[in-house]
Amino acid sequence: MENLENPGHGMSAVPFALVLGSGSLLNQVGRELRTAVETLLAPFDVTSQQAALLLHAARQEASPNQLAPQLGTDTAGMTRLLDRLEDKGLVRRRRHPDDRRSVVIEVTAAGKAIVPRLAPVFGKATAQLLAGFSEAEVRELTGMLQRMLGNLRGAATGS
Amino acid sequence: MENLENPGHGMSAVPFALVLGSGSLLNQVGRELRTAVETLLAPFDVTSQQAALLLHAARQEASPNQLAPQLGTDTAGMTRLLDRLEDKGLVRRRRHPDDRRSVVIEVTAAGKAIVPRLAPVFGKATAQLLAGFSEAEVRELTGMLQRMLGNLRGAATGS
DNA sequence: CGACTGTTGCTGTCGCGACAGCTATTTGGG
DNA sequence: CCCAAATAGCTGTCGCGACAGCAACAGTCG
Repeated sequence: MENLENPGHGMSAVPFALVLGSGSLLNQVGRELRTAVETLLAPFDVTSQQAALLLHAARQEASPNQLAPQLGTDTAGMTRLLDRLEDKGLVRRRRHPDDRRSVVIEVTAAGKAIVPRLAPVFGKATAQLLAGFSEAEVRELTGMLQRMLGNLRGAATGS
Repeated sequence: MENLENPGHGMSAVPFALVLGSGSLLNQVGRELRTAVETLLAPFDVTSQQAALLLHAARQEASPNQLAPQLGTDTAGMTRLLDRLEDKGLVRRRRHPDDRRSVVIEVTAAGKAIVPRLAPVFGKATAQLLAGFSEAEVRELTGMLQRMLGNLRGAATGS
């Protein structure tokens, strides 16, 4: 496992397929996955981000600040995501009564109407993505992804 | 493995971690990887895309049309990527002598100067990403990613 | 020759992630 | 009590991926 930390074992040719820019295999799968989800989502006129937010927000009212990390964005991204969802009438912003800095995301009736149809889409996409994978493989894959995440975040402990 | 195709086994709570929007685990790892690469790339004032293009173009002069898929973008994205690289003076556009529609990407002296220092960055990022992974695991991971890619594309036309 | 078709690249528009800077509000210390 | 720091959200800017539409050019066929 350590030879990976040593750049001299065979990674010099075109070894970076896993890592090269956003054309990397990792990013490629991620992007195509998103595309696939959004194709399934097209009838509802929402993107995968918007659908994800709706699913989270419908389950429990929360503040943008709380949802941001779960959606893989920051508060700035949340602001504009909420703008778009408000434009579509799927969500409304309310001020938190006890803390007027905070916003409570409220799913409108129109939003609630489509939420139940959104969840199956993710199930379908998951099924497509993982077709032919055993449960053990999925577990392994998930574990590897989490280890990589840890390496990227915490590996700083070593460097 | 088949229950994955059946949405009724336990995926209703927060099962979509692998798949949910661009906050999905897959996209998260991809994004953080890109961030990590770009942190290492900061001294050179290029993004991971730009570095990837430089590496490809320096190895062999090519047209935007050819590089686009390798960089995970399309010709429109290439146009603007090249605009930015031209602004930085790292690349120049030339018309192909035999086909005046085509553009040949030429890496300038300034570009050639930094290219040799770009490659190690990807090696370093790879090492960080895969710290603690055995070669077998890397192979397995790569295989799974490719299978997923095939699943998403329709597997029919293959790769 | 001139129209037809396909390719190549450019431009516009939208959605999104990252960062920096700003305002309003809350909170805690003096 | 008032002021400073922290917190929540908004706005601007940049880079990037996807799509649609356009113009220029190449090769083909009538």
